[in-house]
Amino acid sequence: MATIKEIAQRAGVSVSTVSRTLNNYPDVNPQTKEKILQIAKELNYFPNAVARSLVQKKTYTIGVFFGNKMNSGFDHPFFLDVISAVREVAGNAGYDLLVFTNKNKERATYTTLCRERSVDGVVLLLTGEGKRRTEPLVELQNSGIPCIAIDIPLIGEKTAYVESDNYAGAKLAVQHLIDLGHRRIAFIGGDEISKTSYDRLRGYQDTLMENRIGFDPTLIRLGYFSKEKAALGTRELMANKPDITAFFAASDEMAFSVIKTLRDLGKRVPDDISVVGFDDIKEAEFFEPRLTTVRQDKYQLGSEAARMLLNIIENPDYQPTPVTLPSQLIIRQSTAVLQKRFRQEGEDS
Amino acid sequence: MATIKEIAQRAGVSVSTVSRTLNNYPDVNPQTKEKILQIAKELNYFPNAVARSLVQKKTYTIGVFFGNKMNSGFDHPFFLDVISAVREVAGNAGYDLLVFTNKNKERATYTTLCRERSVDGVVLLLTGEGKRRTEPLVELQNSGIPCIAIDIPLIGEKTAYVESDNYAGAKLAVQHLIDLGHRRIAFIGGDEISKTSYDRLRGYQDTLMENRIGFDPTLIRLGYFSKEKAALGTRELMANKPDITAFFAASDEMAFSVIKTLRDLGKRVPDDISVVGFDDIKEAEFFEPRLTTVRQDKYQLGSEAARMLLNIIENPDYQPTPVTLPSQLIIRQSTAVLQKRFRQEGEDS
DNA sequence: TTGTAAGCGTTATCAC
DNA sequence: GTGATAACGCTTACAA
Repeated sequence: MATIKEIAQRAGVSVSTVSRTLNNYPDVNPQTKEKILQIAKELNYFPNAVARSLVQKKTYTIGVFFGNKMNSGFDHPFFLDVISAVREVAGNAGYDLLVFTNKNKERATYTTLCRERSVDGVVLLLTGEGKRRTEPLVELQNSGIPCIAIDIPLIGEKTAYVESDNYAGAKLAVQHLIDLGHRRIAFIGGDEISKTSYDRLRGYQDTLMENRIGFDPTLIRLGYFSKEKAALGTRELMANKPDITAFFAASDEMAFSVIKTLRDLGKRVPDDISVVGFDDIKEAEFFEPRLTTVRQDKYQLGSEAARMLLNIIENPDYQPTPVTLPSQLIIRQSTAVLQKRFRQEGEDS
Repeated sequence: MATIKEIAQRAGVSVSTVSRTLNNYPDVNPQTKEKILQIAKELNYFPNAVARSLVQKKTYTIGVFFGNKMNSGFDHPFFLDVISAVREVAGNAGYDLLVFTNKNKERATYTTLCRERSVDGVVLLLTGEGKRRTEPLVELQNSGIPCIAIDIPLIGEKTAYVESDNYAGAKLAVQHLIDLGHRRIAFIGGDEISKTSYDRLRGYQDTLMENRIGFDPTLIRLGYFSKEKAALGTRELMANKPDITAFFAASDEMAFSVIKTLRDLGKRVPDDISVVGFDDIKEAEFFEPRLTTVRQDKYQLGSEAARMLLNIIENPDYQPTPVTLPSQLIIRQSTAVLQKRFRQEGEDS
């Protein structure tokens, strides 16, 4: 690749003049300017971003951490949508994305990795254990590195997070079930470490209480967003509480698993038992029966995250604040009005 | 962040000694070595990758281009799986991924973007028009930049591609239909520019010929991997050729669209008409009816691509050659034995 | 075994 | 308006 030096030589000027021209500084003779631009074009010159970054301490790069540990797969069902949105708005602002892979680095943390690569900011798309408020996360939060987390409540000078309204979403789901006549509503929750899971649980509880149905903790199992654990929980629940007429699962994938398990148990969905999920992943629409669920706006999750991050990066005075996006109930085929026969059974128990 | 200079001062040695120590050079006194390592740890030192890249001309970064133009979304249904695999093997080798977003850059091409960022290699995950053999693609192919394309036949000194065996996959699909008794088999193809589409078309044609059924070009419509165009093609076909008893679609998404359209037309799948897709995206298993399709091994597509790319990067003598991965027929519920009444109808026309 | 110094390709600070 | 020159943080001859 051609360098600024070559251009300078050919144009018979100094490198600084070339640099100024290329960066559109005002104080440069139109004559020389044109000449330099011409030569740059001929040489098909593009500035070396690495060299520039070194002096400017700015890389126009946004780091991305994915997965449940610092290095696992892109394992969340809607990360693609989120990251796609991040990419779009970051791209429009001139930033590229650096996806960290960081294997076999001994003492590396989110923070050191970011510093090593000199990224201008970072977005966290973690799952499972990765969402636990551990030392590396706290370190990052306090590092001064611009950071936006998806679904993890980090707050700091240069840190905030974006999430869906999980509480309201859960309320919508449970209220829908109640409106359909259900009273014995089981909950397949997420985990005990994430705010996301906790909010969905609270939404479930509160809605039950508000409707004077009461909250029965024995109707709950944690599924940890895994098909297997959700299936297990469903089995246990159905064995112990045969009067259950509806399930609310904290994710669509778990809802699929609940439905399959129910089917194995000889139950029909939604005829015998109603099921609602959470997320509205693509498969939800294709599943049989088409899944009633709470939609998270994945695109907005990502674009909002990117917008805030860019704000933090480019505006020193900007004070980021957490954003909670509305979620929406999507009614499809996996929920139905409670049948009389069940209602009676329900009354009996 | 601490720099090598600071460490040198504290240790009372020169920067070069520090550098050598940190890079595990053999010729350094164990005493000083230990001392330096100790200080580095205390200062929580991590090398500045940007500075290092500048001198070494190596960034340990692999560029990724996504989408149908140089900047559109992550729009292919299985890109996530592919990129996830790329990330895993690249990560194990110590490389991070740089996802290019490149908006508003005037004369930028794949090549200039790669050079500007000094990526060590690049993987192309393009769709639609992006796959057309255009100047920017040829430029990249001849640039000397290590490059692996997914599904685009680029070949060069440092360039190769990875694809699924689309021809064999298509043959499997059509043969399956024929074995089921179908004779009037329509084809909803991809586009006219990609090798992928062409190979699937050839597989369709050849299988028909080999089975002495003959190839009727009027049974073909191009769907351009779009739901709308696939639906349109299906309508046209059914209007003009009512004796069709099976459809082979060049992608699962188009197959879904075909099935929906058929349903709108009052046809049952697979009872009246069989449909097979291509790709085996996640939704295929959830769709109703569960889709019979040709599976591409997305994970291997990505890991093979990364493996080859790393080979090109790290081994100057390595001569990359294109890789074609086996594809596999997954028989599910959208195909069935041709019913007698149709067979007769078919015979009649 | 260690230090000096050049250099990677830019930008930025001064003089001129 | 323009040119030296230092600086960014590191690696790497070459010397000592």
